[in-house]
Amino acid sequence: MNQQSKAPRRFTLRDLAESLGVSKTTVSNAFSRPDQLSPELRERVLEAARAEGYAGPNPVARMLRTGRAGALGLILPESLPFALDDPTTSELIRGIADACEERRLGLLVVPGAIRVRDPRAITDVAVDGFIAYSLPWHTPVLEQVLVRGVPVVVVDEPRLPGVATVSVDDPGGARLAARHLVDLGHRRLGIVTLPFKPDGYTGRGDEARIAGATFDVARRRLAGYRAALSEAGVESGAVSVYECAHSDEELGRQAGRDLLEQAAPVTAILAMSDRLALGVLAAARELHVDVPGELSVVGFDDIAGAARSQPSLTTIRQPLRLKGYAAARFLLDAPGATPRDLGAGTVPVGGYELDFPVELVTRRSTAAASRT
Amino acid sequence: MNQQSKAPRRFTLRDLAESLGVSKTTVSNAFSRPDQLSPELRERVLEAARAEGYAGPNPVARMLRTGRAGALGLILPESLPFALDDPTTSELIRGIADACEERRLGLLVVPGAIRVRDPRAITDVAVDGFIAYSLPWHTPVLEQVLVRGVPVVVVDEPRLPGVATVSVDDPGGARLAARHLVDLGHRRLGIVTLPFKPDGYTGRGDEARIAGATFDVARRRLAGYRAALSEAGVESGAVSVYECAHSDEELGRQAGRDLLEQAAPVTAILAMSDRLALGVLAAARELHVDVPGELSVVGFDDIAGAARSQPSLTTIRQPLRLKGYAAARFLLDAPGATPRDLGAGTVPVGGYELDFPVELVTRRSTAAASRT
DNA sequence: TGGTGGTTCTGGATCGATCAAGAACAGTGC
DNA sequence: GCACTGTTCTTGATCGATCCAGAACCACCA
Repeated sequence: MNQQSKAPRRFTLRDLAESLGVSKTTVSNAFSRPDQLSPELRERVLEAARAEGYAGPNPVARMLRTGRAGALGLILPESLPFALDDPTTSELIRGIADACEERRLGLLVVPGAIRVRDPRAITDVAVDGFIAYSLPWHTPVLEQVLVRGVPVVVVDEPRLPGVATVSVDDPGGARLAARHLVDLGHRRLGIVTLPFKPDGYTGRGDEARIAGATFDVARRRLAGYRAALSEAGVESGAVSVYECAHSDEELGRQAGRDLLEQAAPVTAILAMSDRLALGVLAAARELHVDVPGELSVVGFDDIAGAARSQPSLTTIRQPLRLKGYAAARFLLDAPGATPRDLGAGTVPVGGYELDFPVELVTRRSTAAASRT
Repeated sequence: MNQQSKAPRRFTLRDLAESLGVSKTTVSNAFSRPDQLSPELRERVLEAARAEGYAGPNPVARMLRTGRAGALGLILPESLPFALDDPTTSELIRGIADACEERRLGLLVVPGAIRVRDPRAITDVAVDGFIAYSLPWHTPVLEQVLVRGVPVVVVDEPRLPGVATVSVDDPGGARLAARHLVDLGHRRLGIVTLPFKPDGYTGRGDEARIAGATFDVARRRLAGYRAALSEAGVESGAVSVYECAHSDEELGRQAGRDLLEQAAPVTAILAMSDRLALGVLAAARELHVDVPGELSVVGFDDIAGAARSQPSLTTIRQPLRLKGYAAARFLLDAPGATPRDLGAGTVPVGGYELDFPVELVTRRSTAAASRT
């Protein structure tokens, strides 16, 4: 048995060239650069390819030579099923997909970045650049990207010096939300936060945790809330903080119950996401607390469900889809360069950070404080 | 100026080997096969790599050599934003993602297969195999995959001889649905269908279109409905068919209005998807037609929203997530082989086709026919 | 002394394409 | 007849790794 190898060696471009008596370059050109050879010869090559069952150049070999992978990598903090459940994340993905389709690029999802420590999740993957979404500081997978030197754009967090970041004005948005409530006369407030650390903790806010926060968004939004409140003269003792491990309705409901059942219940709640706010509304319903009569609630994000809730949710609108689109465009057009207008209207630019503005959307979940 | 090339040539594994005075193989082993060299040398290599800023082997070069891409391709009929809007598709993606995460593989999305004719969408992409979802016959992108000889698993459609297909018992499910209605005494029925062709047509069913259908799912479900109805002696003239270009609530609503406003309105509607059925419920609400009092509605899929609708929807449950999981596992474990048990319970297997069973879920949207 | 076995490391071929430089040839204008 | 410009095609190097076969070395035992 002189069987050299089990697989009989694939039919390659070289084989096709030989069987036709032309050079490899010619065959390559027939597929990839039609203007470099006569139409007749090209047709002859393509015909022979069809006959031999050769379906065109191997993409990996081409990538190696050209250096382009034809795909964008998307690094998600949690698993993909989780991302699909979250309106914020899926809206962001829509924006990224918009840009990818414009450029005819694939989108390669690398999920579970918070959990996965294996660098091979990154090193094994062929992409032209990564978009990293909502990660805490010191995420191994992200650090792997950074050291590998592949172009990256971070969306939202972490804010790293020298790394392009697309985000929104979190502190400003938080200020708007808090300001709205104090303007309505609220003085006993609760804050329901996104996680400060990726350790799964849910419960009363703890100043030590807050000080050691590794999620920038929670940190920045909290800072915004607190700035507005202290400007309005609200003593910080009157503000309870409840931290949720994830942005979902169930944890928001838990937080809402906690804040409403405490000794001196709050008259208004600031939630760092709409999903959390929706959970707070559910808690209020359960406890027969009228919104907005007895309780005002402000969310953050303005997801589709915010306008449809009972009552509809006052919230801070951020351009989620545009954020995704801008991040992808920025990655594709200006790898390593400074941000600039992305054809998406006027965009505030500061160094490597591109923060979209946010706005307060007033709906039915907020009203003037009744009991003082 | 003796500047040979603009880019100063990347620092590669070979450079690291030379600067250390060891062979390339040794460096390669340090990264990829730790048991092939002494721990001391390995540490020395890794340390030098860190010092030089070398972040490990280039994934593309590795792929070329090893032949594995570390990612699965997912071919979607429409754009990704569209897929994310559709509970059926996103549930399928969840299942695929489950399998990918188990195997630590990336998921590369190739969207817009119906529209995109450019074969480069496929040829430019490095994956170990494709999952093609819900495509019509003669989709160029899919044919490109087939001729390229990359492993493929089709989910739902098209059913192609010799190509592994993961799907459900569509005709059986449709029979169950229709049977349920005739058992309840309904004799004047309407059918709201998924598209028969990818040409964007929405409107009354046309036998010519049906005969020339290129979407297998619509064809097979319709066949199932009709089989059950004719068995029950319902004259086909009493059954109006309305075709929708997409599976969404708005088109379902249009279809519902059409069927309810016709001269001899129907007493029951079979919808080929839950989203369409939900649209029919909306139409009934608008027209003040009571469901299930005056109209019974049966959907297909059992998406999450089916149980939550007003009234809750009787439907045919299919294991969407499992279907995605099974397709991915099949692709990974048995490329080119015949299907087999996938660790997901007993699964009916027939040649290259793996059809999961479906079941009727009876809820509040169906009741006995009142007016005869 | 020499044979055997086990580590540890190396050299060179190889994966399948693209690309730069140049050869061959035809056509054009003077 | 010559230089010049294009077009068309080819040669050989290159992208950056992995992998196979074997060299070198050490230890052990007969």
